[in-house]
Amino acid sequence: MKMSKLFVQTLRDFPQDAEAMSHKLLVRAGYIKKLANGIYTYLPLMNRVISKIEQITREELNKAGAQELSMPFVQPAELWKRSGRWGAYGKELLRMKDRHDVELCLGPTHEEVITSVVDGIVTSYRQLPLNLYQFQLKFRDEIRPRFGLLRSREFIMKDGYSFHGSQESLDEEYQNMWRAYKRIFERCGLETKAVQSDSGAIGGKVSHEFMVLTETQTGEDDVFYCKHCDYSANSNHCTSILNDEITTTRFDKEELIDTPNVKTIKDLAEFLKVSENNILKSVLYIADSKPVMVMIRGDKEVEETKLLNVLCANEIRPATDDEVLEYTCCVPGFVTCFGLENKIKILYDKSIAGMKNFVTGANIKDKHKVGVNFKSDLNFVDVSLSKAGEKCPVCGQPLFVTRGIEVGNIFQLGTKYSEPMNVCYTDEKGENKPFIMGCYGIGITRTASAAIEKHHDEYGIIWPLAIAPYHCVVVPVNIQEPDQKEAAYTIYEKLQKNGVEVVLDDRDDRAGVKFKDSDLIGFPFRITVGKAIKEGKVEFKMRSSKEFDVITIEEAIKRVTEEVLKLNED
RNA sequence: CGGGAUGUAGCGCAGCUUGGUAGCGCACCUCGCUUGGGACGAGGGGGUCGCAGGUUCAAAUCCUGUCAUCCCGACCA
Repeated sequence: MKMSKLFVQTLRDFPQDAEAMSHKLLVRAGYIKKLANGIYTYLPLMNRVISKIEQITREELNKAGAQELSMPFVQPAELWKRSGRWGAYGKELLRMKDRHDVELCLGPTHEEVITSVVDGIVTSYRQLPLNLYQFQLKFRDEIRPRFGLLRSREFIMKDGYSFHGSQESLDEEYQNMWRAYKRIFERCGLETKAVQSDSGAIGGKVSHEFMVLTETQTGEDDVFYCKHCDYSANSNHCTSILNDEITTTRFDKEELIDTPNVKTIKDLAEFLKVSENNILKSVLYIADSKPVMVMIRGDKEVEETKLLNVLCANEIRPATDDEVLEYTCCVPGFVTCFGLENKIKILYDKSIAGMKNFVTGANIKDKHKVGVNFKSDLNFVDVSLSKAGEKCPVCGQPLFVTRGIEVGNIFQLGTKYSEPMNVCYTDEKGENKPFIMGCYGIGITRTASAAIEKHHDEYGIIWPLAIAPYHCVVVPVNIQEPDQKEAAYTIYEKLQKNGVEVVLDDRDDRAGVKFKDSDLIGFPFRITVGKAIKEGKVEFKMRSSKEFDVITIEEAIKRVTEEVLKLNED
């Protein structure tokens, strides 16, 4: 490809409305162009990156025994009604009607479709296990798309689904996919950590997310991990053990005391000279229109995904001040569970276990109780957000926290779809059984973004060779110089013959322009043809390094070709 | 959905307070000059000022509505 013909426009400045570095660079280097909020055109450079990531994914999945197919993007509502998700999925599902008033939606995921595809084709246990996957556009009407391709509404995903006749078979395939995922991301130049996670709207019990750890704000999830063992988990799934802290106070008798206008935990702790973990906090939620009070230690926060799961609710939200008054007959800030046991549902978070002589509300305005103890044994649940420094549930060592970008996930779905949709096979005994299913996703466009988040510098993108849009750029410093021009063309053609994906920067521009562009776009290798061509020498430079070597044309071609050939050995 | 902000040329912005011929930088076209890290000079093309109403002799500017976008929060495989 000649640079003069390449459909790309680099910008001198970073776009003003971009926050994440990958977003800024993708726009500035001419990879994407926004059409609408969260909807982007993938320009030729981006398209090539996407193809590379898809191809690596395809190779590894095929090697792992999966088969590629392609399912429709537009899906009928009827399918979603059969699985029960038409009502449950929420507003991320973009719904519409066709000219006959038939309800349709844009596919945010394909569990329903794949289940109906398999229906009638796979009828016997002899056909199992089976693993099918596709690369497909997804549309999720996100509340707030942001960070460019890291959270867009329209995106490309590899989604795969497996079908089994036993849990053992699913376990095996789950491990198989786990290994394939590790290889895929490794080949894409990304180190990932598989963390336990909540399975959310997809459903199922066991699930892991493959996270690229970032430590910048661009990662959207908090990941807890242990340095001493393998444990790691998303914040919505982390079950840390609390440290042994002071759990009692100097108040050894239960007493009602005046606390005028002391509403927050922080103020209360200061007012009474106790620590926040001596206070029993009451938080009122509305779960599917019903009130639920969560009792939790004062220094802890409620993890709403955990709460949602414990309640088996579809939707939860914190109660408004008016609702607190309605259900507890007390203004927020002075509420407690005592006396409300028979009125509303109360959950006791495990963080309050062992609290003695604690402080809590009195259900009376401007009053709290001190020296309180629970009279009977409680059933504890885990609905609190973990904190860095709390103990690993596996080995007891302190946990650390970092930010992460979720680039892939694997779920054990079980019969969540096959059962309600009544899609079955016949087993060895001639009985009809719903399929046991697994589901495996990789965000292709998000993976590209994550790669940029991890691999860039102040000048631009530094693509891992395997997913770069082109391997190499050849830059004649001055295309007007016949020697340079001729040599550049020769190198360009030889590299092409060797199977190297190469761009010749044949533009009649100053060298600075070409260097800036090649750094910005991120070609892994650059061969510069300058004055040294009179001695038959060129410069060989890697994007990832500041240094360059002055070597012969032949040597430069050899180095690039060898590196590219190494890729194919993977 | 709540809070904040912004819509003026492909991109980045000024002009709006105090209404009176729509501007600047980059990009683009022509010519010259230049060619090792985003040169320079001269000339040129391109804008329903987000959209719709209203006030006014006159609206990018004032008023009302509306749409879109961005940031924070809530929320989210």
